[in-house]
Amino acid sequence: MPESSEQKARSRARIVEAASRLFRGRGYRDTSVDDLMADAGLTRGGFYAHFESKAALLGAALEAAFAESRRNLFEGRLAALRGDAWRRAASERYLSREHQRRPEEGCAVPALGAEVARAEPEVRDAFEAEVRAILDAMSERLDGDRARAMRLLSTWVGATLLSRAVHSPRLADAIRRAAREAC
Amino acid sequence: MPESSEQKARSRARIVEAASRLFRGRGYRDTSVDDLMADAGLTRGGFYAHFESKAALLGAALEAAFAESRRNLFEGRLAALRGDAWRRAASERYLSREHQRRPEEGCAVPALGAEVARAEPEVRDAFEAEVRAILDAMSERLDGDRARAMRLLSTWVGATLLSRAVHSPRLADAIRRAAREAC
DNA sequence: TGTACATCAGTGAACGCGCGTTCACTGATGTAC
DNA sequence: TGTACATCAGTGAACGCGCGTTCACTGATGTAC
Repeated sequence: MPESSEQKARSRARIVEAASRLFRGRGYRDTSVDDLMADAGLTRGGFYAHFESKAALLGAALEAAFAESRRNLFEGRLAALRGDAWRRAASERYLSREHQRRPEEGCAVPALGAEVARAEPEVRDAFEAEVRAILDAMSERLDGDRARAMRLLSTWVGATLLSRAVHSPRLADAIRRAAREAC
Repeated sequence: MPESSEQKARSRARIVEAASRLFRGRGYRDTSVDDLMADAGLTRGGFYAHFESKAALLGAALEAAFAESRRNLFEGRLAALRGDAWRRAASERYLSREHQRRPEEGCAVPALGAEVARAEPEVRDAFEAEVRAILDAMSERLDGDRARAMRLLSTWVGATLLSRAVHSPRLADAIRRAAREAC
């Protein structure tokens, strides 16, 4: 493989990373191709050598975002935990003030769920595959209780969305704290 | 008050209703002033006799949407219920397939939360006031347990967002069903 | 009762702007001989 | 080792389009006398 091709692959990866961050932070619709390319250190025209359209990038950006979330929830200090110990530690991390305040580095569901729900089937398929992967990993940590995993993820997502949309930091804290007691 | 003014008030109400429906159904950003006004049976130019800007309409649209939600959760068949009986009946309604499939008539939080989180302070204040009102009413039904109300609303919101974004109706059903067991 | 004028909600053409996308081009690198 | 040509990632001007907003106008209704 010639070096030029490796360079192109690196550019592509930078575009996907930029999209993953900017879409989560500002929304898909409110992020322009210009914004993305500038963030990746490129100019707008080059975008279409990598992706067919802006919409085609959304799936790849979602995959990158979910991969980050899986690392946060199942690796590092949380890797060895199981059952309720994992649930407590993971809840603390997902429902941290840090996660509330930095959507651009956080879970794609509260940040992009509503836009994904209105997207074409291919995007929703990509999103679904990632949600299934998260639910698989969660229920594996929760003694195979898949319904519990769904309930836990739902509570995390809703609390994060609410805490971000509300204006008062006190109310946001209270919502996240209450959600941390989800069983 | 002359009749012309009453007519203007009726037009304004129609614009707010249209916005409340269309914003929830298609998103704030993906609904144009033209769309809104056409839906209200008017033409675009007239909009600015009623609202200073498109952004100024979002707060009013949110209030209308939350009023609808409060009617759905606390009036009619649910008016007399308290404690766990209310929780079960309200969960069944919020987590119905109907609510999943009709965001334009549903709760504003899963539909517009992410866009509100990025909106100006005035919009977030309006949103917060409505969330507080819902939480007040919920905890009143739940023996004053405000943390439980926050947890329950979070689970409802997250499950609805997930079920709408995912492609498979089977997975969507499973998520809503699991969330119905939230305590 | 009729006429002239004022009011005002709504119309629709027009504005400037930013968007997604296209395309002729550049310039660095790789290949042939 | 040097020269000519091919390749190809990225550039940036340009495109058509839809958006939020403005504004001169219309036409129905209300008021004065």
